[in-house]
Order: sequence, then C-alpha cells, then structure tokens
Amino acid sequence: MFGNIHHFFLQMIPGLTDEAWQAFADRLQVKQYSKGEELSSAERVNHIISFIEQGAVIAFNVVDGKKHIYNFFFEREYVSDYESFLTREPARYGLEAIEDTTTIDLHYNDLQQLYLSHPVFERAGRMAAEAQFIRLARQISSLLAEKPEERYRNLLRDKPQVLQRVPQYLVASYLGVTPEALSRIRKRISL
Amino acid sequence: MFGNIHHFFLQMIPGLTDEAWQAFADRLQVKQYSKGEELSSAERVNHIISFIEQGAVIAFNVVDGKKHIYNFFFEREYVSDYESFLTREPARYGLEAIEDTTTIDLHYNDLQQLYLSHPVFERAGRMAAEAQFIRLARQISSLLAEKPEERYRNLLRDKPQVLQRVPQYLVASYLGVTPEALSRIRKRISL
DNA sequence: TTCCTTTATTGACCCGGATCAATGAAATCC
DNA sequence: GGATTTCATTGATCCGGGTCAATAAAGGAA
Repeated sequence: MFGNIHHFFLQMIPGLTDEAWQAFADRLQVKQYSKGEELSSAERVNHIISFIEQGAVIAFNVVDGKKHIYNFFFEREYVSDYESFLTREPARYGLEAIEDTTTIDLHYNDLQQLYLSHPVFERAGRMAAEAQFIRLARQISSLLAEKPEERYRNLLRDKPQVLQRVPQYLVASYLGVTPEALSRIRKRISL
Repeated sequence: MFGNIHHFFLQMIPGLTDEAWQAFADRLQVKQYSKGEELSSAERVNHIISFIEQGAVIAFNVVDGKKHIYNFFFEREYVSDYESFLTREPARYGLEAIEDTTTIDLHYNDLQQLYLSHPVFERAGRMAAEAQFIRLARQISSLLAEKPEERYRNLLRDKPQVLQRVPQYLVASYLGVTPEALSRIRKRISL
C-alpha cells in the first residue's frame, strides 16, 4: 500500500523514520475520479492535498464565463489549490480530472497535526512549497518574456507529453491564447 | 537593533524564544544600497535573503536586451532571487534598488544552520515559501485572465503606492506591456 | 540656474491574436 | 454502428499592443 508515494517521500525526506512514515500513511486516503469529475471546486476552501497515483488533472478558474487553465498535473505530482489550502480562504481555482485519476489524499488538519508530532514534515512542507514556488516563477517568466508562439515551442521541447494527453484547447488556455490562435501557431510552425 | 525585523518575526513565529531569536539576530547583516545599485545579479547564485528595512527594490531579468520586471518590493518585505537561493543554481533575475535602500541580510549557510539548530525556523521558512507562492499564483492569475488595461486598473486599486514610487516604464514591464502601451492605457482611462 | 540625461507622451504603421462564424474531424454515447 | 456532442481547423474582420521615430516633460548634475 502506498508504495509509490512511500518511495517518493523517502527520496524527499532523508531523515524519514519508519514511525513517522507510518503516522503519515495512517492518515492517507485513496480516491478515484472519473474523467471530467472535479476534485475540488473554486469558491470553496480546499482542505485536501492530493498526490496523483495515476491520471491527469487541470487547475482552472472561470472568469467572465471563460475557463482559464493554470496548470496540468500528472502521476507523482502533488495537486491542490495550494493557495486555498494554505490560507483557508475560498479557492481561486478548481481541480478537474481530465483522465480517470487515482489520488492519495491528505487532509489539512492531519497535516497540521503531523507538523506538530513529527517536525520532519515541516521540512517536507517547506520543500514542497519551495518547489511550487519555483514552478510558478518559471511560469511567470514565460508569460512575461515570451510570446505565445515561443511558449508553445518551449512546451513542445520541455513537456511533449502534455501535448499528447491534454486537449489542445486546454493547452491554448494554459499558454494564454485562444484555441484558434494555437491552431494557427501550429500551422505556422509545421510549414 | 533589528527592532523592525524582530517585531516582524515575533508576529510570524508564535513559538519564537529569545534564545532562538538571538541565534538568528547574530547572523544578520545590515547593508546599504544607493539608488541604481544591484543587490544581486542574474547568472550568479544568490546566497542572500534580504529583509527590506527601508527602500524599494525591483526583481528583473534581461532577455534579448529587454529588461523584464517581475516584481517590486518595499519596506518590511523579503527580497531574494528566491529560486536561486533555494536551488543553488544561477539566478534567473537580478535585484536592483530603485531608491536608496537598507536591507538586513541572512546568508544561505546561516539559514541552513538555523534550520538544524532551531527547528522553529523550519516553520518560518515554510511560511515564507508559502507566502511567496501565493503572491506568484495571483500574479499568474492576473497574467492569464486579465488584459493589460485590467491589470493596470487592479494595480491602481490594490497598490496605488507602486505608481507613486516606481517609474512608469518599469510598471509597464511588470504589467507585460511596453511603456508606450501603458501611456496609452492611462490616457484611455483618464478620458 | 542651465545643461543633459532619463522618462513620458504622441503619431504612424504593422502584425499577431481576438472574435464571430462555418466547416471538418474525432471522440463519446446510445 | 450511426447519431450527437466535443474539439480542431480555417476564413474574415477588427483591434490592442508592438515597433520605430519624434517630441515634450521631468529629474539630476554641475
């Protein structure tokens, strides 16, 4: 049970004892989502942080009826409206499975108790926040310094699997353009 | 000495003992920068995290000869190329004082020692990373969902002091447009 | 103060992406 | 399998922002 995530945490936390791991594992819950189902909704506080065992998830929000995609998440990644999870305020975006997805979930309250009972998790929490931070810093850099076409080229280069698994109109939103624009960018490049 | 930052940390870390604070304060260094001076450069590893006692700092990088502004920082905020600070890789952006600035600095190695000797700082480090994360999440949301004009209106609403203290061409870059475009946006709005 | 550099504004023109609309292709559902 | 919804492509038009260039305004240095 939880072999995947156990391995993941052992790599991430050098000082993780069996006892601490067990305390952690005791609080985990497995969940199943079908394609199209929401893991969590915008406007509601997100109490869960999920580790994706299998599948794919998008983070999105809806402004003026338009769905904006912030990110894609796949196997062996965390997913959460991390901001809502941290601030206890209503989430700014929702999470939706775009494939059938299995997650391993940890509840906010359980995490707080773990922080207290096993400070080794403070380090893991800090490193997770830091990793998220780095990801966002790069995304901002891309949005400020690159044109949509460059962003697409770089996505092709860095994460080609995204293009295989994610519908194009969602990729377009992630890149900050309309589906029509992305279609034309692809045409332009292929010529 | 360090009254400002002491107060700041007492608020942030409920369990901060005098002894832990002293260990922390012993490692702090005050630095002075003149307007236009760089606190740290892109392409080099950033070993310092700074608390701004007084002044204003921009985070920027240069792509194809163009300077892109990622953020502004003012009194009682941390500033660092946090990504470089965390990853120990060359920084993606530099930091420059846009006013005469006083910072209180902490070196990376000192912080790591503090993490080991006083685990209470793990919590502070985690919360700092989380706060940074939240800031970036909002910035991405703004870049994806809002047009430049909306971003300017929101900046006016949320941080009017930025417009007072930061030259307009830097604000333009932060918003992701050229100085000319921002000038026209301002004209459009004022009509 | 005056000079000189930096910053802000305005004009003209261009271009990539937005929008609206129609058609094709593909995935999904009985 | 065929029917229907979803997704991708293409066309036409529009517009905001980019770019290049000139000028004006503001700030600093001496």
